[in-house]
Amino acid sequence: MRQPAPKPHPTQRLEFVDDYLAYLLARASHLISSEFHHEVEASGLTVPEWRVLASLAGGAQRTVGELANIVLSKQPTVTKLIARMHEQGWVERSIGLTDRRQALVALSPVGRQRVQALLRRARNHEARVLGSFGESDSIRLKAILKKLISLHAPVKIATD
Amino acid sequence: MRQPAPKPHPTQRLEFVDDYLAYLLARASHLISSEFHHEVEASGLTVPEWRVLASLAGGAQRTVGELANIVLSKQPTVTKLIARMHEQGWVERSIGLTDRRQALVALSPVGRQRVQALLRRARNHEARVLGSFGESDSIRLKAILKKLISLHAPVKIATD
DNA sequence: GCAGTTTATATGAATATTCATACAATAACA
DNA sequence: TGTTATTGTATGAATATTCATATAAACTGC
Repeated sequence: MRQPAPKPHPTQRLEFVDDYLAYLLARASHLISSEFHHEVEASGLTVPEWRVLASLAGGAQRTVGELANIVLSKQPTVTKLIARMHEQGWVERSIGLTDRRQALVALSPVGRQRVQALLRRARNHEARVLGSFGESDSIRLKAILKKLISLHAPVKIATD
Repeated sequence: MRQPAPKPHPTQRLEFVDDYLAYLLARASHLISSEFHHEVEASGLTVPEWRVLASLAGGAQRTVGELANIVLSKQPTVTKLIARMHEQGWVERSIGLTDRRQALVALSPVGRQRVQALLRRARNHEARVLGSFGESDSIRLKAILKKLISLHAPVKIATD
């Protein structure tokens, strides 16, 4: 150790990442999510668990593959996650009616109850975030994100 | 297995997550990033490695803690990541001048060279994404994200 | 119906991340 | 100064994620 030292780093330099869309999205996502994740953990759930419960809260059954896509993880990760959640009694599993390979997942009554309070908290948190943000920017942001998502949604190829 | 089946799930239901800001951000971030991550992996880097290199590409030295904040991971993760990258010869380490606990990290010549091509590819990818998106929405999106980030940037408390 | 192919999930081994904590250096202040 | 508290990084154990692959069910074209 002990280099000539590339440069006595300026406190504020304009870095590539500071204007790079992928990074701005990642950072914004991380900031907003991790604020709420304190509440998730306080309620005794992990973040992936919360995501699964939230995505099932509408009452739908979903396959493991669909859930993997929704919670932005790989299928083996979700298989194991669901196994843990099933042990906890938060979700119920059944076999696909038309395709018996599919593992259908749905909320259990316990899971439904568990997610209710968090959904309210999530809505409150979102309201706080957007509130300090102005209505027009709020609406714009969501609209633009939805547009971005639909433009880049994998048609059916999706590796992930 | 074999439940009464909560409901024959509708193909398209309006789920909570479909309009939830934190999720829209996470999904957009994931979509855009993972498109580019194919190029990152093709160049023999992992995603966290790419993030570190990109954040050092401006020439600055950064402490492990700063890097952890930038690449959105925990400090022990980054300590180990930097150790691997140092073994590869992509980064150089030195000891903080004013605070000898700090581990300062900077690009090595090899690392600098390695990141150049990817930076170009990243800019191209971003241009493609934003190109198909319209100029005004592009500008708006970045501006709004920056505003969101600065509004929620941890003052100094940051757990993560 | 039956080989060959594709698709959905599960599983074990390899890898990465994280938590808890240790250690070292600095800061605060009596 | 000499404590005591705080901060930055490292490290080992526990945990989670991922890759590669196995298995089983469903399709495809004869």
